[in-house]
Amino acid sequence: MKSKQPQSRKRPSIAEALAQEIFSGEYQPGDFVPREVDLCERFALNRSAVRSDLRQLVDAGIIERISGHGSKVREYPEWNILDAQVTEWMTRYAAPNPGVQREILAFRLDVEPYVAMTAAKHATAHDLVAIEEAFNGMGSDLDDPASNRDGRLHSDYDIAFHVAIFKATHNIVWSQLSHILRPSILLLIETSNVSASDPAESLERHRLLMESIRARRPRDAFLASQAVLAGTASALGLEIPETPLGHSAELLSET
Amino acid sequence: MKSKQPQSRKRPSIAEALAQEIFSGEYQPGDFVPREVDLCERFALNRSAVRSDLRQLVDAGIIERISGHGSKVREYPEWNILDAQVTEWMTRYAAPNPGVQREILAFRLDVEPYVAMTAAKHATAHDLVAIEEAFNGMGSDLDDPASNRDGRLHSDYDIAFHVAIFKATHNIVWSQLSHILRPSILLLIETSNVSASDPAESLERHRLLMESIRARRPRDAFLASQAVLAGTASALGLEIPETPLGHSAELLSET
DNA sequence: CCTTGTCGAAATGTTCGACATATGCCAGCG
DNA sequence: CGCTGGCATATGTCGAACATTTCGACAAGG
Repeated sequence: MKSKQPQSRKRPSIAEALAQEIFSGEYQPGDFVPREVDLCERFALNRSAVRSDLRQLVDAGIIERISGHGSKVREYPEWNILDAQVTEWMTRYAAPNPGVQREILAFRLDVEPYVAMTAAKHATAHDLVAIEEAFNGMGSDLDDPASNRDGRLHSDYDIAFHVAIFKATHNIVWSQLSHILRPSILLLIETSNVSASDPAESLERHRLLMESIRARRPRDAFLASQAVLAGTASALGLEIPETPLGHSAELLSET
Repeated sequence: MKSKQPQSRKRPSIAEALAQEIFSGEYQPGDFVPREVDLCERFALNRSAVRSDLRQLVDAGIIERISGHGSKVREYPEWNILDAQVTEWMTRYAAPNPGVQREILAFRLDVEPYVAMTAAKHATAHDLVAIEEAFNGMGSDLDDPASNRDGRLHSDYDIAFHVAIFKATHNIVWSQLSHILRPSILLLIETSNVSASDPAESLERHRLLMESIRARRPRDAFLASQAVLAGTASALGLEIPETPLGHSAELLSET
């Protein structure tokens, strides 16, 4: 029955457990995490394993190891948010601080319309299939927004939709950057669910974006993407003044 | 003559040596690198050290470890180019294949005008100082383009100039993305030196960009950045059709 | 009283050897 | 012919010993 995957790792993964505690705020920047031998005892593992996992956190820029002293949690801006592992943890344990989330969202507001524009130019049939499948998944559980037990939640489809657009640019940088979306989208969905926003409207905006890309209309895709982002972002009170690119929408629509 | 870097690390660093051989094409995607024990013998180190370094390559997405079989070099698109270590190696040992370089350059052409625009809005006095210092460094060795022995080459100042603009956005994503510029800028400089391009003209374009940011003129900064990129990119025969954003320059200038 | 040198505890850094597990090949058996 | 078991090989995991770095205590000397 384990033919699928041995489930990644058999042991609890110290990195995972420590990351959870750090992301949840149990240890804050400047704090020192327990020393190696204590972690060994707590997880019933040897030092090699512990050090191996601690190195993951070092590579992620989350902790800093000081010889003969201990492992200190670094400041949030030092965290390497371009590391896919970090965004993975952010999706699972929420953001370490709201400022980082806000800046990621500002980044999205900057670039996503442009990414949609590029996708509309370069998307292949294969890309369109991926986008459409994700879109269909988003629409299928409109009445059950919480979750369906197919193993994939609504948020999974939402993320897949946006990631598929990034990949449709056929640019390696954009493709690899797409993981930045995950925590941001999850935040938007959770908060949007609280504040009353019309899911049908949101879905319609996504549909317009998809159609623009399918029709190979870069300019429409640009505008449609801005509409998608503006809809969800404004739903949680985030203004768009932070995106200097925003006003170029009018410029584009003028022509 | 190996007094280059007496600090940093004492041992040759297997990861460094292997990366060089992989980046130079000695091992290509699909090939298997020597097994652990052979590397131990070759570098006179124990397996722990070798495995520790091999893990760096795994994290960078460069190699894939197959239990009981060996370590295989992965395909270029799999390489994690958002990892700062990877771009560091690219600057030192050139790009693994030209396609990746071209895509990174396309990415730059896409986003740098926007980054300049955002920088013009958010730059602080401190940021302006960093930009100006880098600019002065670029101009100081105009007649000696190869290198001055202050320890900093012309390319260092060029990179510092563009990176400073990225950091001036005060957005964590843009700031951490700035390392993507390094290999791309080095490639441009090297190739530009071969093809005859006027360094004075390039410097003037950079000056205009800096002045636009200093004057807090986002629109001018957008256009100036496009001019900088177009100047160097066209110098080496790279057309800008890959950047669908290019034409929005005219849109901006219309208003 | 302040400075300075030395020692030692505590933590991380490094190395080594042994054993566990996964994979591919191939001979042996049904 | 096909399956199965074992063997060789390579990576994965582990535990202990030793080296190095850091900080604080403490005492000698100015």
